[in-house]
This record gives sequence, structure tokens and C-alpha cells, in this order.
Amino acid sequence: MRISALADAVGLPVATVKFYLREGLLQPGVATSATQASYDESHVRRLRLVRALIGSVGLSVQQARAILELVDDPGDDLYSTLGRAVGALPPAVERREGDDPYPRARAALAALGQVFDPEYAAVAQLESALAAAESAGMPISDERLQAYGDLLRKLAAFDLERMPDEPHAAVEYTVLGTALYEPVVVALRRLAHQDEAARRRGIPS
Amino acid sequence: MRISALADAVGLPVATVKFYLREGLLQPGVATSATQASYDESHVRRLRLVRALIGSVGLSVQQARAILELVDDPGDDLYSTLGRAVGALPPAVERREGDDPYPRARAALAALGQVFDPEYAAVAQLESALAAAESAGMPISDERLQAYGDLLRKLAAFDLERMPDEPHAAVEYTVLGTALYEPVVVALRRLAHQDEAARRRGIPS
DNA sequence: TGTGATTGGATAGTTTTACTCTCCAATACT
DNA sequence: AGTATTGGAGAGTAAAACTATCCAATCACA
Repeated sequence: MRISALADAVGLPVATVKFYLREGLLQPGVATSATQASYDESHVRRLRLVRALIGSVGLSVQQARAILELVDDPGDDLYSTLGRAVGALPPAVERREGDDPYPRARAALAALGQVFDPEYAAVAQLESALAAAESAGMPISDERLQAYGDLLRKLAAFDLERMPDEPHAAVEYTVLGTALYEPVVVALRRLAHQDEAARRRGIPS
Repeated sequence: MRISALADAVGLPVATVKFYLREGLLQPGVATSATQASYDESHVRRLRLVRALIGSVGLSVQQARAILELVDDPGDDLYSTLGRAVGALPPAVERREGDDPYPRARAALAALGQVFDPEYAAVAQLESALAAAESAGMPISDERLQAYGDLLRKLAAFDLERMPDEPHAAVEYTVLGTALYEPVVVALRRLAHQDEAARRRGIPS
């Protein structure tokens, strides 16, 4: 399959496929001559994954590249690979130094009985999300944090129980599952809010 | 307080505060003369909210404006106001027409026993998230959808149980809670994944 | 009361990101 | 033979979110 057929198969302009090639999101095809290369099903799959990461998860090209590099070449330690993957996901939060840089997140994770690893990007992301809610005048109570944390841990446990046995597949499953299912989780939360609102329709006014 | 004091109070450049004023994200101060206006605590709070929506939730200026307009002037029907608010949140998904435009989302919501309102933007968002996961080669099983849906409904129920009684406050709480707590939920999910991975550390390799 | 700093408001410039377009010589199809 | 397409490189574009510059009208204080 040549580049135009590949582009058609995924529904993208050829120029965009070329752009992804240049950006290293898509592995080059097999060159059959100076001006021809041949692409196969694996390129179609990769391109669909790229579009899902950029279009649905909302990653930038740079972030998508970082995730794809981990999927292509994962270490065999799930924990650290997942840590690097989460560091590539938005929001980009710079790591802080100093004495107790993540007080809210540390307290929250302690209350939840979860590991607190200040190297892990999600800790900084949590800190900044908690600080933002607080500064916007809607701080998150301990009770709410506990409830959220418990429920999301059940959700994570569900995910990891279904992890494949083979190490590479396990890393890929976990990294992509964390990223690709996020929009689903967000949409379901919004829908659940709406559903609950519907049940209480007709607020006292 | 004049504009520079306001900017200092929130830690933003004056030019950015002016920009938010121009964009209608921040209510104008009280003009005290042709070249002076006076701002108060309400402007500080609003600016913090703007920063939380743009910086933490990741909204565009346009999306933030839409949310703020709903907060400023909510209808007294929670359901429809929340519907409009969710329509302003990313990802922006165009509404589809035609026969059964949201098959995956319809099936999912039916299985969960939730209302299916095709007018509601989150339905389109769910459809597109499910389609993206599927096309990326990681489709979401019915079992997983059920598990996610059940857990997120518990989370939503927790939120709405704590809704204030007064109608305007209730709408504000629900709209801002849906938006502002989303990054917290996302970060907690990532952390829960890491925590579970840590418990299973040392994959068979 | 003068005088240097600040203000609101308007306009223009900058930076980043994600494409999209144009070229071109080298094939490939018919 | 002749038209179309390709890979590859480079330039161009469009939108978004600031950021900087100007300017005339105040302010603030020495």
C-alpha cells in the first residue's frame, strides 16, 4: 500500500500522514525505490492510535510521541514505565523542589494509604489540581478526597486485574489504557452528573 | 484597588489581566475617572477562577467564557444548565444527525440504566471516546463499561448529595464541580494505576 | 503645583502548535 | 510516450494566548 492508500484507509490527508512521518509518530514504510515506499496494516493501526491520542485524548504531537516511544520500547518495569508515561500526559506540571513541595497531594495520598512518590508526575498534577480548586473557591474536603480516591482505586484495580501476562503487552495495555480510557471516564462522569441532576429535576426555585 | 494591585494579588502580568478584561472573562472595574477603575475582592476571586479553568482544567479562553456566563447567569433548571456547561467543555465534538448517530453511547447508557439524551453533549463525547479507543485497538468491553459507569455514578451521587439548596448556588456548585474537579479525578485515577502497579511490581520478565 | 509614574484602552506584535501547500526530480501506470 | 503520483524537504498558514507598545488622561507626592 502506498501513502495515498494509507491516508485513505484512515481518512486523513496525505499531507498530514507525511507530517506524522516527519514528526516520528509513524514508522517509515519500506522503501521500494527512490520515490516509493510501501505501508501495511501495522501503519494503519499506528495511525489510528495516533489519531486517538491526539484527537480524543487531546495530546500534543510531542506528548503523543513520548507515549508512543514508551509503547514501542517499554522497559520491563511496569511501575517506572507507567510513571514516565503519565509524565508525558497533560497537564504538563513542572516538578517542584524544596521542603514539602506537594503538601496537599502528600496528605491526600497518606489518607488514602497509597504510595507517595514525589518523582511521579501525577503527584504534581494532583497537587496543582487541588490547589486550583482551592484557589477557585471550591476546595476539596477530606471526605470528598477519600470518596474519590476509594472509587478510583476500585476502577484502577479493575483495570490492572485484566492486565495481560506477557510483560510487553502488560506495559502497553496499562500505558494505553491509562491514556485512552481517560476520555471515557471523563464523559461517563459528566453523564452521571447529568443523570443525577435529571433525577432531581426541578430544583426548588 | 487598581489594575496593577489586582494583577499582583493574583500573580499575573497586568497585560494578561487587560487581555481577560477585553475577552470578557473578567467583569470591568468601577470607573472612577477616564483613566482609572477600581477593583475589589470579587475581581480577585474571579481571576483565580479564570486561571483555574484555563490553567488547570485546560479550557480555552472561549470555553472558559462560556462556563463563566453560565455561572453568572444560570437558568434555574439544573439539568439544562449543566447540559450547556458540558457542551462548553472539551473535547469539542460536533453534534451528529441521522439515524442512530451514537450507537455505542446509546448502548452503554441503556446498559447502565441512565437517561440517553442525544441533545446532551456528553453523549457525543462518550461516543467519540469509545470510537477512538476501539479504533486504536483497545475497545472497551461491556463489562468494563458497566464497572466504570457504576463507579462514576457513585461518584456523581456523592457530588450531588452535597449540592447547596439555593438554586443559583446549586447550579454554580454543579457546573464548577463538574469542571474543576475533573483534573482531580484524572490525577487520582493515574495515581491509583501507579499504586496498583507498585503492588504488582516486578512483572514476570 | 509641577512632574514623573500609572492607568485604561486600543492596536499591533510574538510565539507555539498543528497542520497544509508547493516544489521537484524520480518513478509508476496505461 | 505521456500523464499521474510519490517521497522528501521547505515554506506558508491559521488559530490561540498572550505580550508589548502607544497615548492621552489622571494620580501622587515633593
